[in-house]
Amino acid sequence: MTSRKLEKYDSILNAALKVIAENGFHGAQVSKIAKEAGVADGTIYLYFKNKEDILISLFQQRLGALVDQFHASIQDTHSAADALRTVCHIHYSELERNIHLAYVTQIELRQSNIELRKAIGASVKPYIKLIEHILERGVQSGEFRSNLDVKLTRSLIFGAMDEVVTSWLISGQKYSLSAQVDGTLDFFLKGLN
Amino acid sequence: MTSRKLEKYDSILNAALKVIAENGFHGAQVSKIAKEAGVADGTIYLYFKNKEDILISLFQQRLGALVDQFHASIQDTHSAADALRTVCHIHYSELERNIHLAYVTQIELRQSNIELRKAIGASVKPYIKLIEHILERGVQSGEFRSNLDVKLTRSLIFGAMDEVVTSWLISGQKYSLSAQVDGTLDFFLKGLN
Amino acid sequence: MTSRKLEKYDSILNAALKVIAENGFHGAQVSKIAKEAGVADGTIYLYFKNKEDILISLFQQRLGALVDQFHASIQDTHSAADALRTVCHIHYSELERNIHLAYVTQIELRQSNIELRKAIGASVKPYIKLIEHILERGVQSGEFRSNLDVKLTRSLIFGAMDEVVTSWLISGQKYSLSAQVDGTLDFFLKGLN
Amino acid sequence: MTSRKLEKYDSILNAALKVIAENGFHGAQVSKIAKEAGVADGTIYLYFKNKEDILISLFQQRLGALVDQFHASIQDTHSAADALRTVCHIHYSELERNIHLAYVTQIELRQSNIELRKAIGASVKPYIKLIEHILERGVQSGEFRSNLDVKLTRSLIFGAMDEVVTSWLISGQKYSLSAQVDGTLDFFLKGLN
DNA sequence: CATGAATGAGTGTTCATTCAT
DNA sequence: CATGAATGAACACTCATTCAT
Repeated sequence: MTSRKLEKYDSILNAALKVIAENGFHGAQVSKIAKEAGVADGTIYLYFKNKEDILISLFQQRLGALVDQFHASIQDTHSAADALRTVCHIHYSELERNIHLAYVTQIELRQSNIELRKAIGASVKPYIKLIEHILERGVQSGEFRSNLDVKLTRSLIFGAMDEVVTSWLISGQKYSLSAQVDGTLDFFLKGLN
Repeated sequence: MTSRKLEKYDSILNAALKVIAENGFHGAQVSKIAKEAGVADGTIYLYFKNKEDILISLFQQRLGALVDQFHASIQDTHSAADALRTVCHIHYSELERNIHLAYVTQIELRQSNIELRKAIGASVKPYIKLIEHILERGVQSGEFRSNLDVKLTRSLIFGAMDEVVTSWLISGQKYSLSAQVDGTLDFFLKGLN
Repeated sequence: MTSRKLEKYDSILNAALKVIAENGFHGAQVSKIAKEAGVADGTIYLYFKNKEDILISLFQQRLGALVDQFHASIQDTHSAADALRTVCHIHYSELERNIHLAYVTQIELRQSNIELRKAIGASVKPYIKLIEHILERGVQSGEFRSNLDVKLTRSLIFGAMDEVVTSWLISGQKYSLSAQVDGTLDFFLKGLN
Repeated sequence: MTSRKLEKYDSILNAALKVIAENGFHGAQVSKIAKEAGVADGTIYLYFKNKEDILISLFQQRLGALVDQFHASIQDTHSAADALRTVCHIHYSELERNIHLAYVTQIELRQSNIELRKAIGASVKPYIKLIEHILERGVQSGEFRSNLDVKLTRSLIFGAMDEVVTSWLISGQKYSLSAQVDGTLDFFLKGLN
């Protein structure tokens, strides 16, 4: 893709994000996205196969970027606990920093049809795998207990963080999300005791 | 409501659950629910304000019953940890036992519009409050650490269990969900260490 | 179908015929047909599967009625030549009498897509078969020459009459179509000599 | 037009014929024709006013060539019957030889809109005139009966041959079209007797 | 002359809800 | 109370044509 094409491709994805954030999933018509992007309706279809393709691309691109950031950041970590803290920090702070993205991924895109949700699931999988690797690393290094059920725990950890973000959004962002990293890590590392 | 009315009211909710489970949220037309319930389309509107009202009522009734069961069950518990284990056990085993309900609440109803999701949120709230109370009880009894962020932790715990159920559903129920109670409680009580 | 339903079914077909005749095949939107029939757009779909189904039904019903009329009329004929004359007479006079139907079947419906044309072809087949039967009858009775290629001749006869109707329509109906029966039969029976 | 221009003009018409034959009338987009012709979409519009103009030109050119061939061939004929046989022979054999052209003219181009069909009619007119002249020649020479309705008969003859070709195409060309010349002429000359 | 990216008008179909019976 | 026929708003996508380069 030339830089000209790439530019328009990006502007359509940005427009989609904004329109969904402002109008909700069901209020995000293709014509509205086109208008926001400053192109004609038909132009959308020069860059995306159909409406679903816009949404999948949006999710993949943004979540893919996050996962890349995760991978890069945990390179420098000295321990599995440290890595987990880094992941949680990025997870919370990036979504706090980008409220549109948070709203769209946590709330709006989840009300999509089954096909789109499958594609979204595929985008989330690498992230859950990343958490799993951190857990394995911790078990091998002796940081985490050896009887840890890694498959189960990766779900517990992902679900816990995911719900904290959603809960923060629904509350109307009345408090700092990134300030929850310490409390979250305390829970992950020490449990309730 | 007379018992005659109540009977029909219930049969419509049952029909809704079955139709959504079999056809998905977007394949659950009012006419299909009416047919399954053995009534005319218009009759639905003598018992429910609109389609959303059916879904909200369905969620409230079924989730309300669960929360009642939770409340009853933790009466007999000797400790907060015990109470939490009981809650988790009911949460997992009830949804495992009622796969239709699990599928509809975890997967299908989440693709509904924002209004319905707000109502669903309201139904979930008492459950989250229940978890919060257990946490407070544990802190007060000295079972749980005194610096526990109760508001944050209730989200972490709910989100963790919720994701475990969803993950089990998506996997195709290839393993026992209720067998995950111990591993889940280990994580809640001991964390990763 | 109840008579009430049948009434509306017919009024939609009549509306379709009128709208196509007045606006052409490509100007015959479902909404226009609905308006002409005095029903809502959605009502159309209570009686027909889709737009194509309207057009196929229209063709089948009207052409089927014609073929029925042919069959009934040739019962009383004393010779194959007489039968052929009767068929030609009905063919010309019915389309002359119903200019809308003529226009729609000869001009408009022929610009439809392949699926519709197949269905139309199926409707025309019984008519061509009828012509074939008359030819066979004539050969057997010795009226027509014994070396007649029946399969070929049925096409020649149908095509000849069909073109006469089309030609008359395109000319703007400046002359009487039914007055062409004698000349047509002369040609069929005597050829050019 | 320079020969360079003419070359490209022809290649676009050839491309149009091929694309319509392979994809049908409704599957013959301008962009597909351009691609087949090896030019850019916009280039088409340097040679043709619009899409309709391509199709009309295609029909005129190909049919015009046929009519020229007819005129040339009947010069050498000794009788009207001979001329008619020659016309029928060329009609059938040329379309049998060029199945693409047959398919496009008999099936695909007939599903076009009214404007295009008028233009096509104009292209067919000289052919029908030619048949008319042959009939007049036959009447004057005493070959054909003097009470022949020439205007009517030209339609009968054209329609008959046209239907034979279409019928042969729809059958899947399971038999020889040019072998139908004798049977056709027998019918034209002797009628059914 | 040639390109091809961009345009934007146009339409069949679904389904929650109503209301005359 | 119950029915179910009728309603009508809402929207993704295609493709002939243009025009800046």
